[in-house]
Amino acid sequence: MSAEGARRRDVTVADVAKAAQVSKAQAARALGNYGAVSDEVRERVLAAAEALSYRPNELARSMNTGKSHTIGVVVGDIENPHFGLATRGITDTAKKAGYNVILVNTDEDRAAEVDAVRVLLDKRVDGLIVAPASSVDTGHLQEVHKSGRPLVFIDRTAGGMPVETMAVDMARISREATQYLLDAGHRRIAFISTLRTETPYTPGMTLESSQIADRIDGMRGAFLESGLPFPEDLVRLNAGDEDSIRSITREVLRGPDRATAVVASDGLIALSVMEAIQELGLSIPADVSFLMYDDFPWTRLTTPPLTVIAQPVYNMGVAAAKALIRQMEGLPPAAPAQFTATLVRRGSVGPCRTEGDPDREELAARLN
Amino acid sequence: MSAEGARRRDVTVADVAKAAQVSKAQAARALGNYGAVSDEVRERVLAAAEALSYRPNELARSMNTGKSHTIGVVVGDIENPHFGLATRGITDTAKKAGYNVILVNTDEDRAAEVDAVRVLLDKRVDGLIVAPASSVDTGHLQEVHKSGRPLVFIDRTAGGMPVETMAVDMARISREATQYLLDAGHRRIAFISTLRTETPYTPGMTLESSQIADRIDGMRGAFLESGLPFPEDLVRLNAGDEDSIRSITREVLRGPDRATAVVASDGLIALSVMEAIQELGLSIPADVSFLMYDDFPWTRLTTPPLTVIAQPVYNMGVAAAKALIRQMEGLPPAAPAQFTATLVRRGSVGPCRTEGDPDREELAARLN
DNA sequence: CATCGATGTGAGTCCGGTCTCAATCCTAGG
DNA sequence: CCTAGGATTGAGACCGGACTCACATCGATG
Repeated sequence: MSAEGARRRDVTVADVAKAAQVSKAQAARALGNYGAVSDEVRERVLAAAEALSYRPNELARSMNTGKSHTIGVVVGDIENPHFGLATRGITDTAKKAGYNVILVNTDEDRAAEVDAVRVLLDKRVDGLIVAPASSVDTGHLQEVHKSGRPLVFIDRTAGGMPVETMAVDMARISREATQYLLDAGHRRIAFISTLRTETPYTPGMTLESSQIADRIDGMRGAFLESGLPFPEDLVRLNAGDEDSIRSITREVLRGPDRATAVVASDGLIALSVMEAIQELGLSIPADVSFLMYDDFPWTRLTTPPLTVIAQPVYNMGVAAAKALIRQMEGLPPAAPAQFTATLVRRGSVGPCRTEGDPDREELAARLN
Repeated sequence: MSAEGARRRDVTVADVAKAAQVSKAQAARALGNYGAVSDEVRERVLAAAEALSYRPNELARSMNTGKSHTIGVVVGDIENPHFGLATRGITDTAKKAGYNVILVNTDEDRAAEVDAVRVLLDKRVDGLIVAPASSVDTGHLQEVHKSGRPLVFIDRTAGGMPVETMAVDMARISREATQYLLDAGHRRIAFISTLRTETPYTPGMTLESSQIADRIDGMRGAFLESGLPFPEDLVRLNAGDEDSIRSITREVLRGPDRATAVVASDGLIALSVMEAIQELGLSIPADVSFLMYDDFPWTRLTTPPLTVIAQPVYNMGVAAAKALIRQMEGLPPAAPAQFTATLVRRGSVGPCRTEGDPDREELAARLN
């Protein structure tokens, strides 16, 4: 009955109009549900559209409404469940409000991020949610912001830009976690992160990641508060791949002045660190205490279950999307949300093993 | 120096042309790098574009090229690392070829999938990669396919549609895994899946998911081959949320005729199943053997490390994207890829505990 | 010096919608 | 019966690029 369908061109309003015997304008009005259309025409047009199975071309629509109903999301690595969850929060919320999400991965590479932002802007997304790879080098983000396009940061800030940011107060939770370790008697606490830097960590250095900087600050703060020297030599960055994480872990846990507690900067690192610890024949928490950022379901299944810093990642995603949508719709920003990470005490942190310490038992009890 | 920037309209070719004192056509040619343009004009145009920081409007471009350089990806749940990894494979590959990805989550809900496909089509994506929520109800996918738009399935097939599909041979690996359990002496093997069904599992029933159907077939095959009766009562579907997984696990592990081995259909289920097992005070693998689909890094960290069925998920994502790109570029399909899952024997499967069985030691040794 | 093909170039159309504007219809009020 | 004002309707502009077509220009060939 229908055309042979060999050369298939999409059905357009013009086609529908012709079929319904009305002008293109009328058909468009009936279809788009705007302007004045008589019931009779509307019916005829709708019927024709149905018959031809007409579907509007969103590209064309976007072109002259200026709205694409699409938001761009730029993250470091979707493979990391941390971002997976955040992304889920974003897409769930966006979908409810009628927006779609274009997702771009940057591998935490600034050049890739610059590119991603450019591409998304070229595609005329209505807004952007970015987890900035660098909080220092933010020219491209500044431009987005200056251009007036809605923008929200998630997970990290970027160079003090006045942009709504959904992130937890890292310094606070880091200090709390460190204090917890200090209370357990640990003094040599290592911190291992993938953050790429030119040179090894030195105290006043500028770090690209606000998150990591805050975590280290938090640790230092806790040490200082307790009047203890902060073990800078145990802050280890550039823990890129499995091998480097392994060797860093070994280094840190060796020698007379070895670390007695290790803090892993994220779940991915944690895996390799724990493997390295197992390989060294050390046991958690008897020989080394272990703490990681992010609470994933599997952390309850290890032996011992891991003590972690839980972040409300999904909710941060939801909040980021909501904030962006408000911006896109020209509403005033809501009261800034406060996200608090919590220290979930499970079994991987124990009292510091100081050979022959009589207080150990008592400490263990106190830590519960 | 520049305009007040109050009302900001994007810079267009026309603007650039005016600034460079050439016609719009010439400017477009210089910018788009096509047609004939004198060096002098090109230079002037490029300079003007730079000065005005002109960026092409991809929407407009897509409109008359008909290509959006965007592909749509429809999956059940990005939060599940299984899809997280696959998505990563897709986006990595797409990006390399100059395509962007619009990601939509369906929560394994068919209505959501139908909607997602429609929206993506309306946005004129150049192609679609779908993990079909149902292999039965595939009208919307049929239409996509008939309309000639490039389409690739990942992870699952859909009603025998002649569409390139990147998935592992589930029946084969399921049979192998089941055989492994049978060899260990297990006869009561439970299979727990989230798959939603109207009624509890009964032998010949039609399952929405080709994957799950294949897995069950594989199990049955292994039993039959060994001349053993397939324990249909232990096939448990509808393990939706944590609570139902827990109670199903408890049910299955209770009573005189309890299961001695449990197979979890994916990593998310596995978590709850294992917790339920721990709560029951049973230990793996002494009391219950445990096997799960998908190999995630954390499975090596549990005690014991888990025996799993590893699927080349990332590669499937890569292959799906590559296949789609070939289709979109009008190339003939490459030879169909074969993805093989592998049984990774770690420590969660042990000999079946038959009270007072003298062979147990020997079996344990053989399973190593 | 006339001719021809290879550039260069500008005017204008098209993609598929949205939307403005002026013309046409209709109906109630005067 | 005539007319003002709202409801309908069609023609056409427009969004921002890509691309066609007709019209120069120009050096090389005969």
